[in-house]
Amino acid sequence: MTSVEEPLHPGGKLRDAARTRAEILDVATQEFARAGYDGARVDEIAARTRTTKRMIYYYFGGKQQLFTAVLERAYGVIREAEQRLDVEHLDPVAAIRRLAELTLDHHEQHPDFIRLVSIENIHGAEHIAASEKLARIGSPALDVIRRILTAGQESGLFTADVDAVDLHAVISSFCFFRVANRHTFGALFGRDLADPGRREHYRTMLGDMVIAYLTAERADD
Amino acid sequence: MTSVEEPLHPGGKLRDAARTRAEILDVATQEFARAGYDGARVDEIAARTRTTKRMIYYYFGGKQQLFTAVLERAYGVIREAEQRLDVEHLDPVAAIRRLAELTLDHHEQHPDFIRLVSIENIHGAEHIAASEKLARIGSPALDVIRRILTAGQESGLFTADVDAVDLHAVISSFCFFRVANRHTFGALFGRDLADPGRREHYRTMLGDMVIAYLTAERADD
DNA sequence: ACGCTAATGTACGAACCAGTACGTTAGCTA
DNA sequence: TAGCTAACGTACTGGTTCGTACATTAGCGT
Repeated sequence: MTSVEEPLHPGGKLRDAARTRAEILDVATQEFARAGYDGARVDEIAARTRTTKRMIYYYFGGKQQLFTAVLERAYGVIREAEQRLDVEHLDPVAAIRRLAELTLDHHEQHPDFIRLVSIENIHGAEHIAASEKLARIGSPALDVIRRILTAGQESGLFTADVDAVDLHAVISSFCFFRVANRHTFGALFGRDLADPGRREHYRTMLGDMVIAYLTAERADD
Repeated sequence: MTSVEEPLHPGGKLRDAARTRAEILDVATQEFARAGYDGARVDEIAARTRTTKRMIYYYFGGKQQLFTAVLERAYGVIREAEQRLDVEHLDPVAAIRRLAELTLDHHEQHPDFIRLVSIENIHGAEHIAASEKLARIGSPALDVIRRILTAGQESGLFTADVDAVDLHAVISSFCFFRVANRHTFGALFGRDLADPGRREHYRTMLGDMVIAYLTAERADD
């Protein structure tokens, strides 16, 4: 992410802590996403940087902390995007549909983030647990969902008494699966879920489903 | 899976190719699921077996082929379970709901399989691609969905014109996410999606959602 | 302009780990 | 029961990989 090829020495500076640090994070993100935590090579990260391995240890301390830093930044990017969500001016139905669509688009555009989350889960979320930063940050998207849901339920538009966290899980799960399991699903069922040509199809499908669920007539009560 | 502690020498035999092979697969499944492909240690697998590392290479050829064999068996178990699906005697609505519930239960009961699939996706499904066995096997669940869907659509019960593969993806995605992302989701949102105590809740929720989608009144056409 | 420190580079070590060379034996078969 | 082969064990190696000791310099502050 944000891996813009900067001029070699912005401002004529040969040494720039911030730039070096950021460059390491960029390359490390790609390498960890490419090969997993244990598959990633610190030497490889260093080689693809304009600095050396020494600097990775200088700035981050070790491979574990580097991965934690990568996760922190990746989650930061997502949270930032979520804060730019602007759907609450819409009616609840349109707002939820829009949110689902934006989530789908966002996941498709950030496959590295999806991979990092998969990897972190393989390791029991131990890096998240080790990070004060990540333990603290909430989820703006969750707040948005909470407000839309309340509005929809109070107005009687939404009949389902879902909870915001669960709805978030439902929307995320499909968007996540589509990108995370793209390869096995494609190999086994011959359909590339994450093909951009199918994006519109799945945007509609996910929106339809979530709305159908939220607005369905209740069988009882 | 099926890691029953057999007597040391069934039938008094000291050497038993089938048993040794199966034991290696059992332990390898756990080890790969525990640590990922690169994190898994061949020595560790050997140590937790009643045989030695030499045998792993004797029977499987190498780490890559061992992982492929582990995947093949894991998918085999799933397919076998899918073949035991018996829901087509139900009406389409009940059949789909049942299928969703069984998928949810099954995923919860096989976290190792979920982890293996996550790991295989990190590696671009290269082991599936390398396996003739896996390239050949279809999905009984998909056939079941196809038939139920056709019945439901022809009878007019199902209004959505979903395709079986997409519906399978939708159902799988939630069941998969619930187990695969249990740790990060739990750490970030404080809710353990895969807690058995919440199983009933999510069974109902998933069923409600899929049925709501399939039976919703169409806005147009 | 001078010195001090943050920033950087080089070269190396020690542990680890996949894979193998070589030797041995159980147990089926004739 | 003899012998043959599939099954098994030990001990080792060569390369890899995380991490660091040591040496160096850019560039800011005064």
